[in-house]
Amino acid sequence: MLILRLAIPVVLNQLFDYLAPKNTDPEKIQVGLRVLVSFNGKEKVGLIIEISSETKIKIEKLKTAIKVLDEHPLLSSKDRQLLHWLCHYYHYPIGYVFCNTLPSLLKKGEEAILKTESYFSLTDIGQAVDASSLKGVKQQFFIQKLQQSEAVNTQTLRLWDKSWNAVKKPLLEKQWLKQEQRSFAPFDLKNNLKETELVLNKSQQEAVDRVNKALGKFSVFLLEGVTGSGKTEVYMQLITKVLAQGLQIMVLLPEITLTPQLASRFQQRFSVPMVIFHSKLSDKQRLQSWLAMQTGKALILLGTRSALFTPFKNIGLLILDEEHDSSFKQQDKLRFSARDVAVMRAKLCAIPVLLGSATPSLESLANVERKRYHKLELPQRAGNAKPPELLILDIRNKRMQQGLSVILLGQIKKTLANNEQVLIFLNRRGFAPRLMCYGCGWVARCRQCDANLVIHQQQNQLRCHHCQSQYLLISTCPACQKHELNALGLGTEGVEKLLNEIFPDKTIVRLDTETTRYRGRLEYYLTQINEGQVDIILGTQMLAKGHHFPEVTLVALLDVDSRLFSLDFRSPEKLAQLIIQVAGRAGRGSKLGKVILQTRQPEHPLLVSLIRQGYQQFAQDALNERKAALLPPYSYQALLRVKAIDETVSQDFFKELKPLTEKYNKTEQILVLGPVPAPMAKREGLYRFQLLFQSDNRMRLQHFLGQLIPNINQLKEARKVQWSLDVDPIDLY
DNA sequence: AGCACGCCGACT
DNA sequence: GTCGGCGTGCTC
Repeated sequence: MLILRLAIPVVLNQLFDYLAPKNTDPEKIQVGLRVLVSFNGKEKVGLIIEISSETKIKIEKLKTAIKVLDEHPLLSSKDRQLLHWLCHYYHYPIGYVFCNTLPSLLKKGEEAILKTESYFSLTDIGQAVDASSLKGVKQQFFIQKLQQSEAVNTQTLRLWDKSWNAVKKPLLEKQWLKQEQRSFAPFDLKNNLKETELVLNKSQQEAVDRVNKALGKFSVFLLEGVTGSGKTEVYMQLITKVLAQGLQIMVLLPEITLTPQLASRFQQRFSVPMVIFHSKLSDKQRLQSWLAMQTGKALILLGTRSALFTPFKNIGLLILDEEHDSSFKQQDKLRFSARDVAVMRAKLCAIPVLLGSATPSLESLANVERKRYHKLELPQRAGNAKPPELLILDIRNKRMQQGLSVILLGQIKKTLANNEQVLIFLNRRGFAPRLMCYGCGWVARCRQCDANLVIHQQQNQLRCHHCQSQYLLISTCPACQKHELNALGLGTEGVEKLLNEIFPDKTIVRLDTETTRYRGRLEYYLTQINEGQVDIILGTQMLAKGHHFPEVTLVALLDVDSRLFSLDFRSPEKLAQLIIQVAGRAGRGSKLGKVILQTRQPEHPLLVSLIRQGYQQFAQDALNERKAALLPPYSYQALLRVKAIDETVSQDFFKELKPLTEKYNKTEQILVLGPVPAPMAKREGLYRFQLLFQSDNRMRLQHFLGQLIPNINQLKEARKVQWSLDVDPIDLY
């Protein structure tokens, strides 16, 4: 009896046994193949995880699989090991982990075939033809061009000359030309560079040498390079070394918007096939990228965290840039940390992994301290760029113009007068974050969430930033009917309006999710900025993420105060990273940069230590505090989040859960905190609670979770709530 | 999670 | 009399 043990995408954390389809050659059955089955009355695609000759399932319950969908396994044993580890570590159903990390078309049962196209090259006869003796002008042209190149696809040939289709036929008939099907243009591995490498400075060279020496075995490197220190050049020189060995490379970035920039730099440098993988690609494109890596046809993969599970034929190096960035943590479904999974993947594949950042996460720094990671430092900016000067601007009792102090405006004017660019950072979208009635104190609130509505003046709307709610912008107070509604606080839209009034002859670009929502907008603005057509760049978060603005010499952060008093223990770390990252956008060219932090807390220890002593010292102090308070990375956490239509449903669930946690926590000594309402208790109409588990011993926490989590769905009350587990949560929201 | 089965209230 | 509400059980 040939039993296939399948992962099927359902919430149940178990495998399902099926009989192999009738007349199946046992030789053709392998772990890692997809199988079409009927499951609970519906057709589903499952993945073979085990093959066996016996089963514990009653024979009459056993169904026969409909058909095997693949000839070759989709996943190698190392890929499968990684996914098994994910199931265990994140306590997530095996069927979801195995099936939902596949491209969606494969999950739906689509064929796993890498597309090819026609490539043309000359035969030996064609190579020997004396082109100048040919009468046909077009034939002569194509023969000459082809004699100097490798196989070329139709697109390129048409680009050379539109007449290609007419010329193709006679050349094929004369057997001067041959046609073959390929996925990518041929390339020469020994000479994979198109562009010369830059000369590295001493620390860059040392970084390259150390990682290079470690190729072929597992090790983790933390590349701490100040903004503008030339981390990318280090990556590229290492990629060259790995390519020379014929191995593949995966490069992960936190944001989709950063991929085009790096992709074009890589394309200019390398002549090998490269693919991109992120969630904005079409299903078909994603499948093709996935297959190109899986089959080994492409050598470089550039992507976001969703690219992490792409299988490789032969991987040699994993690079994760901006490793501190919280976008590497998936915040729904399988809540994995791409950084941690990348390290595990490198370990399983016995390759080095390179984590890069100007502002490393405290987790990674703690791992350096524990000697698990090796630190490589790039303390200087590349070329002759100087580090920017950071200044605290005390705005207590200072004259302000809608959130911008007069002193800051003076600095902006001065910079613009020198024909230099200004960058203004404000981490809040919209016109103003609050609409308040001066008559009665009423504030516009969201009906679905515990949050104020944000004024979006251009759209004449009030919007909630935590759900999809939109309301018409009103002018009469609904509580007292007076016309005393006022916009309070600052948003990017409001600052843009103000700047337009103050600097009517200057070009101002606002970069936030609103202005860059449409495809290509961000790229368009970035080009304008880098061509010097923009005077003031104003924006949110996205300014802090790796984009280069070489002409910017003044950076202003308008409001950091709201983040200084957050209850989340990670808040200081996040704020420090943000400040340093935004500051790093200034003075990347030859001119000196200046960074101004507007604050009413000029003596706040975080700001003072960050500015006087820099990120490294700040991080060391922050680590010491975490250690003293026994917080991560010196303890390990898991957060059980629960949401339900009302509070009592959640409370009933926790009541039923309590004896279960106590039962499994008799020996583990896990600290159980809560349940408490989530920081924003009501969101999208649901009431949210959370229960925190913490331990100074990761194994014990894992052991506890391993016993508790599989039993939760057996609770009666579990059906009425939506619950999820977040292992190593990065925010307690 | 889905999906079907099954048992009680308001409707043509 | 039935349509459909969502409580409960099952998925090889």
